[in-house]
Amino acid sequence: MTSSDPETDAGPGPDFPDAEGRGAAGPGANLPALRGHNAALVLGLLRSAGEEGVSRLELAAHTGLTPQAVSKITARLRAEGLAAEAGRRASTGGKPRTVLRLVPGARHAIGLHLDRDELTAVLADLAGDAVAERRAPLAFEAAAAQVLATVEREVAALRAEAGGPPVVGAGVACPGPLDHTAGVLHRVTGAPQWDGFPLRDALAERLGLPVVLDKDTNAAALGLAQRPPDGAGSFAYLHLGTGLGAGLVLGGGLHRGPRTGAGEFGHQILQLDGPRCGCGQHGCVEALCLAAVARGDLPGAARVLGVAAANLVELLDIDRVLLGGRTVLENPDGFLTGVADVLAAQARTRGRTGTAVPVSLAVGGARAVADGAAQLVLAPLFGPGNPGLAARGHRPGAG
Amino acid sequence: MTSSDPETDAGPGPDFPDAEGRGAAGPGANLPALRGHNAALVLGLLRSAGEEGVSRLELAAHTGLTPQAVSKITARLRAEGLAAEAGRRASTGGKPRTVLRLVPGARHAIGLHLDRDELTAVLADLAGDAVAERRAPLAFEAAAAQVLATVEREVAALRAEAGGPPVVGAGVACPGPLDHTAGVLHRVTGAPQWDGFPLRDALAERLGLPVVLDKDTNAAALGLAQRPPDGAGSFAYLHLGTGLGAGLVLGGGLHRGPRTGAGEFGHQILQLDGPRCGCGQHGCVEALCLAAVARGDLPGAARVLGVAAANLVELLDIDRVLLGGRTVLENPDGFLTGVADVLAAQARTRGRTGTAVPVSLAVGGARAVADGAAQLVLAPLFGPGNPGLAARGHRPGAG
DNA sequence: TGCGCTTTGGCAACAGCGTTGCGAAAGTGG
DNA sequence: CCACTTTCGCAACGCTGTTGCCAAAGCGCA
Repeated sequence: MTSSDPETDAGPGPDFPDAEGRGAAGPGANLPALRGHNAALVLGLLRSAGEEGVSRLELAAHTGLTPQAVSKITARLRAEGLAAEAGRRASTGGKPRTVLRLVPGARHAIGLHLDRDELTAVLADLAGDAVAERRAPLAFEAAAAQVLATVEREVAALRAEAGGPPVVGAGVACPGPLDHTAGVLHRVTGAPQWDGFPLRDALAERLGLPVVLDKDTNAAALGLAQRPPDGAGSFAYLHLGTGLGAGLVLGGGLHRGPRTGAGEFGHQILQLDGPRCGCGQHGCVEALCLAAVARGDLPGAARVLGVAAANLVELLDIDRVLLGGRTVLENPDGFLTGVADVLAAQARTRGRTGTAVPVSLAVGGARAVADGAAQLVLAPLFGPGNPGLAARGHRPGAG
Repeated sequence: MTSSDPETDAGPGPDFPDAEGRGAAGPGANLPALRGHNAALVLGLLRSAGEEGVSRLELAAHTGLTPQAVSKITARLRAEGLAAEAGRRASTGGKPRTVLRLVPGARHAIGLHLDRDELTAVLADLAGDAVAERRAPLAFEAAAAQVLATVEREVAALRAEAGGPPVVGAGVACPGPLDHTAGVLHRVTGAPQWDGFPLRDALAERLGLPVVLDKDTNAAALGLAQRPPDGAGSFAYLHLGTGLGAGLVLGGGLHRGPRTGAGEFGHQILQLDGPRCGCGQHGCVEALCLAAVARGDLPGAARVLGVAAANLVELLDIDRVLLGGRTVLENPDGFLTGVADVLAAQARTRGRTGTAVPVSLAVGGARAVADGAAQLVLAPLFGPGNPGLAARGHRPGAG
């Protein structure tokens, strides 16, 4: 569990299947854990409130805690500089409520997007807004040492540029496949030397920061989850670029799967005995969709994507579908209406006329993945229901 | 929220999108909650240990709590009759460890399976084992009052039969669609009078017990999750009877979706422009699969099911696929090998030779759904990661 | 202007949680 | 028989959110 403890678990007695299988038997909670839980909960509500702020009593009502407890918690948060009083609400007959707000600049987080040919690095504040950004060409196929050096240089430049508040960690988003639990890359197509490379720990050591590693689509989905289009508790982010992938947010949390394999959306088979796909199977969405794009049949491509999205909606009962990626952005309206049409037709066959799952374009543009990567380390600060992983490497709570 | 508190939430200030959208902002935790959390955690480990038992120090190691804390917690559990000492382990040089075991008979739970033509009711102990069972014909299409009366009568007979320990609640499994959050049925095909009926609250009042309502496939999946074939943190239960449905257990928890709509597996489209399905779409798995069965093409049916399962494995990164349902059980080997073949082929195309996701038959037989229904109320007793819903209606902790 | 009323929010005392310190109990091995 | 190891509970402790109480701050009516 801790940094220097292999946890051999070789003691006598039964072997608990849940030791690693599922949520690792959920850690037992003590008072510090309880304190952290509530503090994170309050921080999460402060973030949701944004500029508008929240009063102590509203926090109490939403957390279920006593007003007194909220007072104590917010006092600690203010002492740490994470929250501040900001004006007061109109009175409702008595003393007016004091409005509390998150102080976004109190901490920073680094988001890194390692793409095949480019590195995007952002420094984000607690609200998730980027306060600085850098881009650099990157040869992802090159030697690992060179990539690490580039990252280290850019991060140093970023921190020098914006300086100031403590940095809580760095989130790293890569093309898959990889293992977010171990922080290790797997066989990235076209870059065999990365197979098995412990990127998370290597970067944690070089940066002197806690690091979290995840797939690029997962990071993008996590970033989108922080800016709910209208309150997205469950949604799917479908990314159609040179390939097709997905990030799944279920019940407010990112679903990664035990091997970080979830969201492999491109090779869903949509046409039994369909055309052969590069992956060796037949009738994959990705192959069907990209083939349609290649021959200029955009409505056809959108329809294929829509059917796959409809399958996903049906299977997982999600609230919303978000589209992104280069190919989508070349013709956003075409894809949006095409997918929406399929989902509307699906809703009709289910007797839910007028309540089709909405489709929209993922906001954020080219920086979406890097912004989401920063959320990999920011999200855990804002409480449960907020996904993310306990960052590994160096001391947590750095700074 | 509570029975006598409308909680209008009409105060000034921002409207939190997470108030209901996602995990309801996660409740704030106080000391009783902490105590309950840890007690449930320990109970869960005791259940996992089964007959073999666990020592206090092993519990401490697995929870991360201090041995002293475990001693206090287990002392409380023993005082409540939920746990007991049962022998001791061999010494490793000092005082031998005392083995603790769950006392399964300390509490009971009722599991109800309301099928179209039959009611199955079980009384299960804490280990999930049925101590009593009753079956009765049921006209699910009949008037609600008649169905409720039948349920009440059977439950009373069941409790009279096995008597004894307090009953913690009743889990009710129905064919969908329904809303497990509100405990309300939706338009069940062939039984329009149930649409909008608050079955959970009606039963809670008549039985005088907390009641949890869920779909039959979800209950079955939950039941299977308690008896891990080898430690299933994530799996899909595919039920092929007169229709095709699924129950999804992701990361140890049942994934229901915000509208209890998850697991609608039958109408995944697998063949664009395929044969028309009764649902109005084309190329649904259910239609393809059942058509193959009807014409005696079992390998074909198994292959179709296998492809759909492979899509699911790919999308969600699950550990295991379990098959059940009348149609499968008529030819288990055929379906098992057929599905396994497709998954093996998929694993090969992904370069994971020899590590295909295993397929097996869901155990439990005709009583599986009723057993799982009991788990709807039992699972929450055993800690987080254990899904289930806070039962509504009457006092929780009844008895 | 003055007073009562309502609402907010902090100080102090409190009950209860897991933790720490220490000693009794119960074995093994020389 | 004694030294040693390991298990496990009692007692004191620090820290959590809670409760009781009171000051502060505004509204509204006389």
